[in-house]
This record gives sequence, structure tokens and C-alpha cells, in this order.
Amino acid sequence: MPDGLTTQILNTIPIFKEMNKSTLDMIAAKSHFIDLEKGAFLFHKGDQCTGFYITVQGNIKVSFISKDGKEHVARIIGPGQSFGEAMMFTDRPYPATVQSITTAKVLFIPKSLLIQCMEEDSGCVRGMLSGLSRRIEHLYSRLESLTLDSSQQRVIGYLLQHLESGTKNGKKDIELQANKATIALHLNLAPETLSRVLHELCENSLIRVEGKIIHVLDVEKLRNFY
Amino acid sequence: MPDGLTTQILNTIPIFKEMNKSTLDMIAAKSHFIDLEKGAFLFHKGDQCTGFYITVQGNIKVSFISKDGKEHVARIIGPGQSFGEAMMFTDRPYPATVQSITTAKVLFIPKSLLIQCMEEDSGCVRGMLSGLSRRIEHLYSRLESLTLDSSQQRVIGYLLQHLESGTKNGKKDIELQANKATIALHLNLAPETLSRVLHELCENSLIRVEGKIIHVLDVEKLRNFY
DNA sequence: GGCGCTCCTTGACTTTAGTCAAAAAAAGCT
DNA sequence: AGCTTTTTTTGACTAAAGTCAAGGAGCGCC
Repeated sequence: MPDGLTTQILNTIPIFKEMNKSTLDMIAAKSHFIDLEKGAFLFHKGDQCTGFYITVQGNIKVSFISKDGKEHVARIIGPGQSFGEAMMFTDRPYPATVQSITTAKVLFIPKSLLIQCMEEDSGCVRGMLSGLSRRIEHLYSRLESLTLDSSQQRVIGYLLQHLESGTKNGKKDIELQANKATIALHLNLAPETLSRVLHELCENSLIRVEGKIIHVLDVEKLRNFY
Repeated sequence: MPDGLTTQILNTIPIFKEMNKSTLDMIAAKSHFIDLEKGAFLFHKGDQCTGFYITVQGNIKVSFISKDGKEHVARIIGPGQSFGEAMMFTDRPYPATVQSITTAKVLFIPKSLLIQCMEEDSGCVRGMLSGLSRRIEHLYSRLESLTLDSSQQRVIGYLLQHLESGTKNGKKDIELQANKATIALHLNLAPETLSRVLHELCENSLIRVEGKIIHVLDVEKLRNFY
């Protein structure tokens, strides 16, 4: 992939928005792409951090796995989203495992390169600070939803959230980023429970499910359901 | 409180560790203390962020409250810990409510002051980056525990974690930072459940409960219980 | 178009932790 | 000390979501 294109990709990432053109070109030159097959692991919980990643194509999941095999999906990462930044500043191993859900392409930015950029470009620093802060905010809202909401409310919350981000055109359907079992684990539900909740929402004419596409029939009614 | 003392307090906070003496003095001069009675609210979820806080004395809780009155305690903050930093970089309202558990004293550092310090002192920037990163790491471990662990495992996890941090001297007892009902909400348990779990751990001679003090009788056995 | 695969759904049952109510214990307050 | 108030514990019951097992649906692939 030519460097000009890499710079373009970087430019779409919030973290790099305020960065100088020259810094951006340097990152583009020194970072590299990694291709992942469906199911491939990028790193495991406990691995040492050597840099951070940006998803270019495909979807990636960040998850914990307990000794007895239970899994929780902390994040599902799509194109344009970055991950693994925080561990560069703590010198601690990754707190979760990252695995590709689909075939995917990610950009790897080595830690040393980023440190250098931050010394030279205050826009890079600002980008990092706001990126980390948004991550914290997002984790808070996850914590809130997981601890206070019922299974039904969590599913509704997921749908509403993905309505916002997914549609510029006012259309009211959502394409699931992963198969239903993975989405269920993300919402801390058994796959069977997700299936039952979606079924109930259908029966109440709030949504219509068509494979990985979910049509929201009445946003307001969905928001106020229960 | 004289400024020299304020500087001393700031120096114990990880975020300020790498900061220049002069920057630190400036912060000490321009920030101010707030005294809180037990039960007083510092701010509510949705309030606009005007700066961040450091707990000097007492304990403070950060929590979400649902419409139907359920509460979840996201953090319990003791002396030396800071909170509210992230929202300075996102310009978004606070994602949770902060209320004092005991009488407490906190230091308020206005956003404008911090921004100025970060422009002048790269140690301040590094401190912020690592502070935010540690917060993210901590949130990840909370997410893991809340989603994968049983009520018993969560209580054990809490005890083990507070063994580490609480004791320099190798002693094996823990002083609860709040009453048991609040600790229960922090672990996402009903107070009754916490009571029952502690009771069971006692019956297995793993701990001994004496009011707010919990003596851990066998750390290894506790770690491997169930 | 039929075969094998994965993914999803459904029903019956189980488990875990929550709820409610009441008693007991501890902490505060004259 | 004696009173009130708050916190904690206990027991019986309930509800929510998980588990297990089986059946279907959809999809890719000769």
C-alpha cells in the first residue's frame, strides 16, 4: 500500500486529526500493515505491549476469557478505530485478548515511533489525551449498562447506540458487526437470551430481524419500552 | 492551608510525580480545597466539567443511579487518588455522580490551570497520559471481574486486591473503605449477598470479620477457593 | 439440488443472586 | 446507661437469566 494512502487512512482516525502533515507522513512511513484471517489472534492477554493498532478493514474483538472457558467481549472494533494505546503509557501487559472476527487489515504503530511523534507534535499529544479520555467515557457507559440494565435494556441500548453511529441517512437499520453469539457475549448475555429478547422485541413490533440486519420499526417506542 | 503543604500533597499524587517544582507551586497557588460533609454531593452525572479533583482526606464514591433507584458504585476513592480528569479532554459532562462517604477534603484543580501547565511542562503531560491509562486498565479489570466472576469470586477478588494495596507491612487485614452496603454495590451485589458470602468465607476459616476490619487468615487458600 | 457445516432458535429445567420482611447488632446521641 | 437510628444478618421465597439438549434455518460447496 502506498504511503499516500496510509496517510489518508491515518487522517480519518480521531487521534491523528490534529496532527501535523509531516508527523503523519513519518508515521505512515514507519508503521506497517498486518493482514489477519478470520479467527486469527493479534495478541493475547498478558502479552507485552510494543505499540498500538488501528483497524483498517474488518472487525476485531477484544475479550477476556476465564479459566473455565467463559468469554466476555469487551469491545468490537470496526474500521477507523484504534486499540491498545493505553498500555504504551503504563508499561503493563495487555489486559485482554484481541482476535479477528472477519478477515481484517490493521495498521501497527510501534511505541517508539509514537513517543517520538508526541515529543515533536503537540497535536499528537492532544489526540492521545482525547482518545484515552473517550475510551474512559465509553468504559463508564458500559459499566453502567452492564450493572444497572436488564438483559432487555442492554439489547435495546445496543440497538439505539448503533442506530446513531451507523446511519447518516436517517435510515433505521443496523448491521450487526459480528454473529449473534459474539454480540451476546458483548452484552454479557447467553446467546439463547439474546435470541429470546430479539424475538420479544419482534413480537411487540419494535424491530424486524433479517439475518445480520435489524430494522428498527419504531425508535421512540423502542427507547421507552419497559 | 499553607501553599507549601499543598505542594507536598500534590507531590504524593502519581499524576504530578514528574512535574517541575515551579509548575507544582503554581498549581498549589491556584487550586483550592473543598470540604465535604458525609453524604454531600460534589457533582452529579450530567454536570459540566470545570476541572478535576484530588481526594486529600476521607472517602468518596463515584456512582450511577438508574431511574428506578438502583445504584452502582463505580469507584471508591481514598486519599491521594484523583478523579474527573478524563472529562477535561472530551468536553463532555461527567458520566457519573460523586458523593462523599465520610467527611472529606478534596482539592479542586480548574481545567484552565491544568491546560496551562500541560503547555509549559511535559512532565505534566506524561503524568496525565499515564494516569488516564491506568484508569483504563483499572476499568478493564473491573469489567472482567463483573462479567466473568461469580459473587463469591468478586468478593475474594476485592479482598485480595485490597490486601496488596493496603499493607506495606505484610499484615493481612483490610479496613473496608465504606460500609458493607456500599461495598456490596461496588461489587454489584445486594448487601444481603455480600453478607452471606462473607459468612461462608468465615465458615471456611478463610477470613474473620470484625466490623469494618477483615482479617485474612489464609491468603493462598483464599486465592484458590472454588 | 443435495450434503455438511455453522449459526440460530426453542423448550424444559436449573442455578444464582435478588427481594422482602423481620430480627439482631452496632453506632450515635443525649 | 438508655434511647434512637443505622447497619448488618438471617430465613423464606421469587425472579431472571443460564444451561442443556434438540431441532431448524441458512449458507457454501461440490
